[in-house]
Amino acid sequence: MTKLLPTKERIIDIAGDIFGREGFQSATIRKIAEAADANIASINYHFRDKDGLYRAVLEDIFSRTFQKFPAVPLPGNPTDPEERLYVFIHAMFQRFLSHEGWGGFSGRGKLIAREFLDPTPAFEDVVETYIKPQKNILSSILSDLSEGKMDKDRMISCAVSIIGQCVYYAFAGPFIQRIAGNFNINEENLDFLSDHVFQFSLGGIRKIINDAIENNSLTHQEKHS
Amino acid sequence: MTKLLPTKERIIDIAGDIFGREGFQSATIRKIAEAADANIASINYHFRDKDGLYRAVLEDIFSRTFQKFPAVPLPGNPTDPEERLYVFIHAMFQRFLSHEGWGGFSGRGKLIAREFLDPTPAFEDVVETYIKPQKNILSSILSDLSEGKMDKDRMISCAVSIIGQCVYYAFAGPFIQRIAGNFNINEENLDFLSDHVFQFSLGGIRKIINDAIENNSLTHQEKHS
DNA sequence: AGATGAATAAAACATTTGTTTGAAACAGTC
DNA sequence: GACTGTTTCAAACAAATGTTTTATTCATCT
Repeated sequence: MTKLLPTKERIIDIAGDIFGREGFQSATIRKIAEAADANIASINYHFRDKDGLYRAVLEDIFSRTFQKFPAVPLPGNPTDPEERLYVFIHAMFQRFLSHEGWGGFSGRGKLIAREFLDPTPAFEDVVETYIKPQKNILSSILSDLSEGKMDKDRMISCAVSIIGQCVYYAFAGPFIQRIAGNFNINEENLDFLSDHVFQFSLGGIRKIINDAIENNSLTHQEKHS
Repeated sequence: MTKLLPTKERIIDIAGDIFGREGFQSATIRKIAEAADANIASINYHFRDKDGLYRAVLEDIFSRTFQKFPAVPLPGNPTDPEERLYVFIHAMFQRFLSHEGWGGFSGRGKLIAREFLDPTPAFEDVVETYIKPQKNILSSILSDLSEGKMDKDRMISCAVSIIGQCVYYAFAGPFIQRIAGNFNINEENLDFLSDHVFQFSLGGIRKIINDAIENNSLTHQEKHS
């Protein structure tokens, strides 16, 4: 058997798959070593221990994907807030679904989904470096869109609503398919999904803004009581 | 030490907590047995094996919560589709966040989140019994709202957008707090969250319908190219 | 060619963990 | 009060899994 990559990189590569599919606990270093065609001890040699390997995998996943689909807007990107919102959503789906990104749920995506549930110490660093900048970008877009007509809580709520859609589409793919029959969520309809989430969110944001203008304190029940 | 419940129920109760917090693998039967003040062997005695215990816990969680917050609309519930949408969303948040439901992310909610990632055979039954009816209810609401002006794919997309928001709010609670500072997601602001998701989604749905009417085939890029 | 340090290999080690066993305690019945 | 079936308990068992050890191979430089 030919080994195209040096052992260390081969291990990181395979480990990403296996950690993703099976989770940290179930992914034994023996499985990883065998799949990477490497010796068990070489994992400890290169990464100190299983935790060290996982840390390396996580860092690798984020650094590569955010290099490919950067968080910082490129020069020449649109300045119109609506356009920027579309670009933001589209980039998010690219990272989640595209082959060059996390390859959807069945690939690395699952590993990241797990980090949402049980963040490891390694994920803390990732949040600071890669995810928090995203939050600032979205905040500025929403701020421009609302022109000061939304309070902070509503703005956060809208941000969560937008992110929530993307994340759910990306992570609950197999589940959605199980419930909704032939509704495919993968790289091929990345554009359709981006477009839907964009239009849906735009409608939602506008409604929240309008409601805030005409009546910014009453809840649904109060209005109908 | 006094034991308020018989051993079997005490084990199910505690096991829900521990499975939720630590996941199936990390939740050892020794931890569970100790926390439930029961012998290790009694778990195997009552539930055959660890899988059997997990199955019992899952069934218990869903049956109790859906009995408390049923999926089937009660007689006397509103017939107006917008009102029905609000009720649907509110019930979902109740199940997710309320103490009598899954108690939010830190409680049983996490266990269910895990099932989205790695469905166990036991979850298949739960999907059929408890979750699929939900899908039919939401479908009928969206169908009434759109009055035949949305195709099937758009309707599913809207459904996913709505569910996605609720699920993300419920499951990513700690994560959101980490990113967005003091934005609390728990039982106390259940009404605020329901109201936001309702308004946001209503705006989104209306926009999707309008777009579908005036131009039901072009994507965002095509429209702007 | 020889020396040096990095990388790999096979085996052994120490723990953890799900499960089983056989005896003891308990509850209800005749 | 003896009998029977159920439940609990402590201990043992067997398999798995992360880690370490020791030896060997490989590459690089002098």
